[in-house]
Order: sequence, then C-alpha cells, then structure tokens
Amino acid sequence: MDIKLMLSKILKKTTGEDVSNILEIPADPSRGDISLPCFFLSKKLKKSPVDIASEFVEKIKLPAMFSKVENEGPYLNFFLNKNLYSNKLIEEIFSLKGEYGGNSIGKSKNVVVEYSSPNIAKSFGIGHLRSTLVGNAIANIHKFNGYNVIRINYLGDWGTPFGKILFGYEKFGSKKSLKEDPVKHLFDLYVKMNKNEDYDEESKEYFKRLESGDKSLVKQWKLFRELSIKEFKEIYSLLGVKFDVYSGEAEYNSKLGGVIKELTKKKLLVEDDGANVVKLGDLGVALIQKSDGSSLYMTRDIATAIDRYKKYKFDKMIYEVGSEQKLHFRQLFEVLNLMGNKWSKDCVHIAHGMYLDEDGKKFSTRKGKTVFMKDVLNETVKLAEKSIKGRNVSKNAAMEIAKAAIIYGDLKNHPGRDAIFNIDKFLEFSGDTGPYLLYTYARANSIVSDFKVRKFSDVVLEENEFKLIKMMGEFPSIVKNSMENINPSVVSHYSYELCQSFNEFYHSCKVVGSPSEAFRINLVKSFMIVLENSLSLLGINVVKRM
RNA sequence: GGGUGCGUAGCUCAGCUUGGAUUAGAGCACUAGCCUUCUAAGCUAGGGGUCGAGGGUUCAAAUCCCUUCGCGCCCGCCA
Repeated sequence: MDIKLMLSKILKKTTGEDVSNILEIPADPSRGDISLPCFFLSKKLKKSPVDIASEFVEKIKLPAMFSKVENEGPYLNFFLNKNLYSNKLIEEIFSLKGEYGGNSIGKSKNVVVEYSSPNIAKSFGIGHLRSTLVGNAIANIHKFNGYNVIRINYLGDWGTPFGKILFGYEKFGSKKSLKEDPVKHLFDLYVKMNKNEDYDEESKEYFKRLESGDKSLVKQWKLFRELSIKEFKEIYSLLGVKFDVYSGEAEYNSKLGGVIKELTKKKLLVEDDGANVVKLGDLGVALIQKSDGSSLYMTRDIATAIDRYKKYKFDKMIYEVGSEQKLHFRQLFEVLNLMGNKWSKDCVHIAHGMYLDEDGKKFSTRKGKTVFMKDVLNETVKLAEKSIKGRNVSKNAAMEIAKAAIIYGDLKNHPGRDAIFNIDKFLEFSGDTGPYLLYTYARANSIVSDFKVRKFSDVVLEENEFKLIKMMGEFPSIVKNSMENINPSVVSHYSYELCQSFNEFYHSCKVVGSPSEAFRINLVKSFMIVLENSLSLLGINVVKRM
C-alpha cells in the first residue's frame, strides 16, 4: 500500500494530473502526513495556488485511510487515519516480508548491468571497488523493481597491455611468484614494462602475435586469465557480489572483422593518419583500428554491445564504469547509433567518481603505488576485529561489520561524485556508517527475538511511533526512485533515516511491558523486515546479534 | 585551448532531476544533559553557513540561465 500512489489516484480525479511525483511529506508532521503543493496548476487554471487549494479542499472525497484534508495557503495537507494506516501497513509488511518494497515495473524486461570489470593485466585496485559495489547495488535494485537482470563482469583481458605482460613474463617472470600471487606479479611486470620505452615495440609485436593466435602465447594468456579470475572470485565472495556472466574483451576477438566490414559498408570508417576512425563531429574521433591493423577497445566494445543485444534483447543496458571514460561511452553509443542500432538510446553509462584518500588526494597514485583490493579487504577485517574487542561481539559479526562498513562507506555517496575512502571513518560505530545500521538492527532484534507476532487492538500512537511507521511506508517509493535515477545512494540515505527514526522510537517508547506491547512488538518486527530489505539492496547482510 | 563534472558548517556529505513546506539539513568534532530500566555502538538540547563570486529569469533561487574564479577528469593509435 503505497500511500503516495493511493493519494495520487484520488487526486487525479480532482486535478486531472498525475501528481505522484509532486506529493511531498512535510518536515513538520503537525502540517499533515502528506501534502500537495498547488503551484503547478496555477498557470493552467489561471488562478492563484492559494485559491486552487481552497477550492479543492471542498471537492476531494477522502477514503477511510485519511481522517481529514486542510488547505494552508497554497498547500493541501492530508492527515492519515493513524491506526488504520499503521495496522494496514504492518499487516502488509508481514505478508510480503522479503518482497515488501518491491514492485513489478520491470516485469518481462531485461536489463544488462556491466560492472566491476577489472583489467587483468593492470591490477584489481581500489578503483574497481566502486564499480563492483555500485554496479551490484544497481543490479539488486533493478531486480527488486521486477526486472530480469543479467549481471556481467566484462574483464579487461585483451589489448596491448597483454603484449606487455606476455613479453615481460618471458623476460622477467617467475613461475613461483605467478603461482603465489598472480595478480600482484602480473601488475609488477606491467609496471616494469611501462617504465622502459625500449620494450614498447616488442610488446606491440607480442600482442599482434596473440591476436593472430600464436599457440604458446595463447596458452600463457589463458593461464594468466584463469589465475586472475580465481583470485577475483575470492574477493567477490568476501563482498557477497555475484555475476551471471564472466565475459571479456577477448571473447569478441573473432567478431571484430565483422564490425570493421559493417562500418566500411556504411561508409562510416575513414582513414586518418594511417589509422581507421569514425568521425563524430562534436564528439571528436572514435579510433577503430590502429595503423598496424590491431584492434582497440572501442572496436571490441562495439562488437560486444551488438552481440549482447542479439543475446539478451535488453530494454536497458547499464555500464557502471569510471567517469574518466565518459567520452568513450558517448562515442560508443553514437557509433552504435550511426550504424543504425535503435537500441543504442537504451544504453547508459553510470560514471562513478574516484576514490580519494583521507587528504582528498587521488588514491591510486598515493605513494606512487596501487592499492590492491585484496589488501584493503584484509586490512578492514583486521581493523573491524580490533575495534570490536571488548564489545562483546562475535567473530562472525566482525566479517559482516567490515563488509557493511566498506559497502555503506561507498554507497552512501552519490555515485557520480568523488568519494573519500577513509576506512577508519567507515568503521566508526556511531553516525552515518554501516556498523551503526547493523547495530540498530541487532538492537531491535534483542527486544523482540523472544516474542512472536501477536494480535493487537488499536492503541494511542506516540509521535515517534507514527514517524517510524510513516518512514517504513515510504520504502516502496524509495525503491522506485533509486531505480529511475539509477542511484543506490537514495537507498543508503533512506536506510540511515529509517534507523534514526527507530532509535528515536526506541528511546521514547518502551516496548516490553508497556500497554502497547503487542502492537510495538509487531512494529519492531516489521521495522526489521524493512531495514533488512533496504540493506540487502545495497548488498549488506544484517546480523541478529553482535 | 576545447569538452565535462564539482565547489553547501572546521571536516565528510545530503538537498539541485521536477524552483515553494528547509526561517539552508545530516554525520564527525565541540559544549551541556540522559545508563540499577528492551544492547549508551544510542537519544535530547546547543554553538557553528553571505549554499565559491557576480549578474539575470521569477510572486519565489542552494535548485533554472549567463559570466567569472578555483579544482578534478577527458580530448587518435592505453583501457
């Protein structure tokens, strides 16, 4: 029972407009539980919003869910029938449980979400953490909105960097180091090769040989890829992130010829400085084929997109990739469009900002070294274990706390902006942090874990009690909003506010032993369901005891 | 130079899509209260802001438009 939806249906009769996005919840509850600003009708009706409000207030027929409607200046303020609303909402949450908040907007629609996508030759650095977490949440949110979601990890497993590490491995590689710590070893080789320009020619040669199918190089490449994926999967499992498909640029190697043919046929491809390009006007030039004939990631991305559309007939394809690639994706979508693919308008690039360190400096160049995801995770778990010492928290919870700290620390930020990665702040147990959310859940659980859901009769609702209820009732529109804006931080902020409301309730309303005991037990239990649902969209698991 | 994004409290951020009910909000830090009482990892109250600057549109601007300053990112053979 989405209260905004319900009211907007009623108001459609009176106003003739869909007001679902205009309705707002006043900060001051004495003004009403939900209200309609009438400014938007002012031009159409050629009346002042104040007059409109006073006219409508007479016309509107309220269902039982509302107790009254008042006009105050240009606003129409609606008051809920508190007991009826509370009881209905709690009933609904209990009956829907894990489904509460979800909807079927995306029913029988496919959405492809590409995220994480580390480059094997380079490193699995902290920069990929954002894509991993944000992408995972975006996928979860779409699923909860009824979409059929295809989660793709599109590995950077092809391109000139592979010429570098293949050549580098032959020159400086060690079987032992590769076995022990493949990701780091390959990264070290890559760095070494980049430092010396003398290796460039041979590296390019190596990639050309790989691309044309040199057996021994392909074998070596496969090994690098396998070992890397194995390590990535360990990290994903720690973070609770999953994919339906592990794909990669290499997979589309065989389809590149077709792309070039089609571009040539459609007279899009022109030669420029020895290379083959597509000219895009304001968007510059998309480089399709290098002067030595080898491919580029633009070429591969074109082939990949076309293939994905064939396979999945997606209604939406979301690329969760860093903002430094904005131009690349604008060019990619435009090339696809020029090739006549109408679906190119359904492709979106969700561009995340960078992580900065505590001083606001670029993280990846800190001390001239890349920060590996694996190290960050291990370090966080250690810090979490340390900080829960003397807090009577189980070891099992330490892992979840570390996870929640990292995930929430990231997802509470607007995805498009840069974010400060400060693990000490993320792990704080107070304030706007993951551990605070988990604590609040555990606290709620400790009140009601010994009780079952009980029947109750109407009670006099305290202010903080009803505030919490209204907050729980907002969840469905949050779910919808975060999907429409492709923005998980909407869910993060909601989760935090929900917890704040709960803690305010907790301090002003005694549960066990109060005259409203039965009602409040149900309220706390339904709060737990809502919080669990909203955190799971972010990829955070709740813990019952800490 | 061109493109693009950002600039809100000492610090970290939300609000900008869709201007109004936000007299500009949170958290951290700071000050003062509240634990024999469902986990004080919390709650309550307080100080702290010319929303980078200037102009414009509007009955109304943190929000829209223009100019300007500062910073990030991108701009053909990397991804």
